[in-house]
Amino acid sequence: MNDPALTASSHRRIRQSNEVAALKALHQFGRLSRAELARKLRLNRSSSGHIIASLTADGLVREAIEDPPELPGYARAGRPGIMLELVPDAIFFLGVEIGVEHISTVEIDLGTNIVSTNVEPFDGPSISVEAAVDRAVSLALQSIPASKLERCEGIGVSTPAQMDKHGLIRLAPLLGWRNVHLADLVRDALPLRVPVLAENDANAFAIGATYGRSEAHSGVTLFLVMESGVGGGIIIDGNLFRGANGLAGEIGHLIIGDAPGPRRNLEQLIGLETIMGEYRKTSALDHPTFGNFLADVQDRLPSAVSIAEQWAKALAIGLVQACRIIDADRIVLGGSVAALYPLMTARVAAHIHAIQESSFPFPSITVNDEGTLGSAFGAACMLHQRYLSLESQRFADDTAELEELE
Amino acid sequence: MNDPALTASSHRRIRQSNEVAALKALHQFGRLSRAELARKLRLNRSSSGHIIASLTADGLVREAIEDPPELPGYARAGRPGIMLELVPDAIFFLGVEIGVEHISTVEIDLGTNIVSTNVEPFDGPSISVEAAVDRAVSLALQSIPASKLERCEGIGVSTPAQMDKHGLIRLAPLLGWRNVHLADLVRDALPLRVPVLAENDANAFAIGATYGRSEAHSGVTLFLVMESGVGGGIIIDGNLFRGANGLAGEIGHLIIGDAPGPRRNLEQLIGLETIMGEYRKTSALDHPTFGNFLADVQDRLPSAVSIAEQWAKALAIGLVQACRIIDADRIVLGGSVAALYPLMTARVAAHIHAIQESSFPFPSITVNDEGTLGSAFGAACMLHQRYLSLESQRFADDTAELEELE
DNA sequence: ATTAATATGTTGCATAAACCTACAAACACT
DNA sequence: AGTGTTTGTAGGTTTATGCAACATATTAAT
Repeated sequence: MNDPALTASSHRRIRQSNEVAALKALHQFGRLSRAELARKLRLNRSSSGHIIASLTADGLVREAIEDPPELPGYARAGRPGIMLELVPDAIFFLGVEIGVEHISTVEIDLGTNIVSTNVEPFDGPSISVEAAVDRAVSLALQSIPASKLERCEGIGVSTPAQMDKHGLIRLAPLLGWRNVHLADLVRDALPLRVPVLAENDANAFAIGATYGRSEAHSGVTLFLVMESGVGGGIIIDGNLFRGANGLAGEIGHLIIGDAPGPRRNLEQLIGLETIMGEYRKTSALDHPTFGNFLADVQDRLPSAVSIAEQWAKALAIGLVQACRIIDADRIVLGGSVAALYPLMTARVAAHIHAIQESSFPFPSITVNDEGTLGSAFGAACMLHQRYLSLESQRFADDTAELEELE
Repeated sequence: MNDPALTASSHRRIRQSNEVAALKALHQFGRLSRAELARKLRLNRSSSGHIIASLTADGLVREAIEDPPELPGYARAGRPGIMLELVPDAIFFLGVEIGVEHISTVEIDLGTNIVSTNVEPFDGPSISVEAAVDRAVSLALQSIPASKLERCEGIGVSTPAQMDKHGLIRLAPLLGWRNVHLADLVRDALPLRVPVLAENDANAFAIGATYGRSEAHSGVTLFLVMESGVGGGIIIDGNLFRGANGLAGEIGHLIIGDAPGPRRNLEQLIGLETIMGEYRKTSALDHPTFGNFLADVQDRLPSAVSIAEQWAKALAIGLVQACRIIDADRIVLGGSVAALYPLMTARVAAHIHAIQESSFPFPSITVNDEGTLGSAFGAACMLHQRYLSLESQRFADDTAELEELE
């Protein structure tokens, strides 16, 4: 691109920008009247009406069927407004996660509601990229009737890989892929022409966990996904921060300690493998599960508690280090290992207090309890977000020769 | 604020946005004709002409006096354009650094050229905030004739402190200040009503070192200022990233190592105090200076080299940790200790290679050689940047009752 | 029950600013 | 001198917003 944030706005772009703002507001607040919308957008009521008329004609917005009184007992004077809402099934988006052990797909509607999901076991390392993409695409499309296909407005793919913002994978160590253009492969495998985005799975998870939630719209949120691997993503004011190479938030590779011997990174200290490796040494069970471990910690079994204590300390160090750099005010833990955190909240807090200088603020830490679909859902949200922006396909009519400006 | 990035664009705002874009382009590229500007801004030539007419009437832009042929020997066909340029002395901005040992002030013009500077010794810890602000303001204004004052369009203040984006200092350990509203104090001490911004000194330094430079306009740059203390700032796509509490990039407080005993942070490993403390133990001189140390390193004096080697290793660890979180593609070292880096480039690179996994990209590391005025200059740049944005005072006419919408 | 007050949605008109087309001007090249 | 090319400007068109007015729907008060 030539000059970021330096391009001017023309006539049509005003309307586009305002339509986008209206859609965003309706998505964020659920239901608004024309007058409320006008206030939120600092527009004239009349302009608001025009914009809504336009969006209604496009089938994206409708007047909500009369609800029972919104908040009984609380009524303002004056003519009540006609509530407007997005038409959920006007369009839909698909999200696909190509994981190491499974492929999941999610279909979301314009209201970011999950419409349907599919999960399929999968042996990533043994399968080529092309085959994986084929299976992912057919799984995503299998429950979509052909008549509905044209209402698809985008598909997002997430996978554990380092990739740039165009979807070119530099390296996917867990899958054995290198230098493949995932987004292009998906585009080619699709029977339709829709926008395709690819993103690192942890980043996608982070988007999915914050997207649409009004709580997370400002501030800095650090998202940590702890499974066998430990990934991370950073959300700044509601937008994903990718860094220069899409590696921002890769907190699993922080170096912890400089004791002699092999250097250890955070992933090797708080990942599922490590916990279970230690736990197996002490458990009486033949094939102990992570659930067994959690139960033992809850029962204050000393051997388990000791493992958890090590985990809490390493986690605390990692979080403090990260906050010194990005100054997050909110940390969200995800992945199956996150279930350990509620049992260790006080210990983690104690470690953080012990480590960091007292003048630094203490970020809030919460656990994300969404299932394993988070990453696929986030990938779908990326396209929802794109649709509700000026890059939306809706506005692509004559800007075809735009990319040759270097 | 109500809804960030959700407010709509009206008619006037388009023009404002385009005027701002034109000013930015002229600042970035120096000289442009109306036609070139139209291409850069993706505007019609005629619109470009209107906008320039507007800006010329405001006295901000003028047609450049005919230069000798730009690039002799290279001429395109067609009528040559009339070059336009910013009128440098149309307005000016002031930057003030309230340091621990000195106060510096800088005056810059619309072209971000330094017009004048002042430096004064100062004993920060012994002086109250109010007195410090008074001295800083009078120093900044002392060389400005009264007739010129009304052309001042903003003052920036930088100081070593944790502060929020409104200029409220939470804590300034080196100066002994706590919970004072620096920006408000400066506003009150001024005999004029202009925008006032306050910022952490390392952040201001980072802005000053990247502002206007077209190289740094995209990507992620980590800026490190190494003096007695070690501060840092992060620039993302040309804009300062403050984090949730203005502490982003405070890399000096990273924890290095987890050896038993007192925990050490990066500042304690690579700061000037530590280097000189170690150096004093081995130097034959009575009062060795940092310059002596550099000379000894250059001469390969084993004791000095050993200190430098420790420094290089700690620096490498700190940089790698930071890059795992923010994925910077460019690192700039500043402050007096940065002079050590050119002597240790290879060692630092070797340590980085040893520490980080090979799949991660290697950021470029450069040294910023600007003098000690960087922080004051950066503070002034913040107001230049603000003037060249939609928050500019130029557009504040009737939006007085805007802040009560909460 | 009637009236006043208030907020909403809609309509017609004014306005602003961008776009398009055309044209004169200024240069390079033949 | 003539042609081709690019620039700056002027006049007219388009589009979307703002403004003011009005009918409408509801609550509160008399």
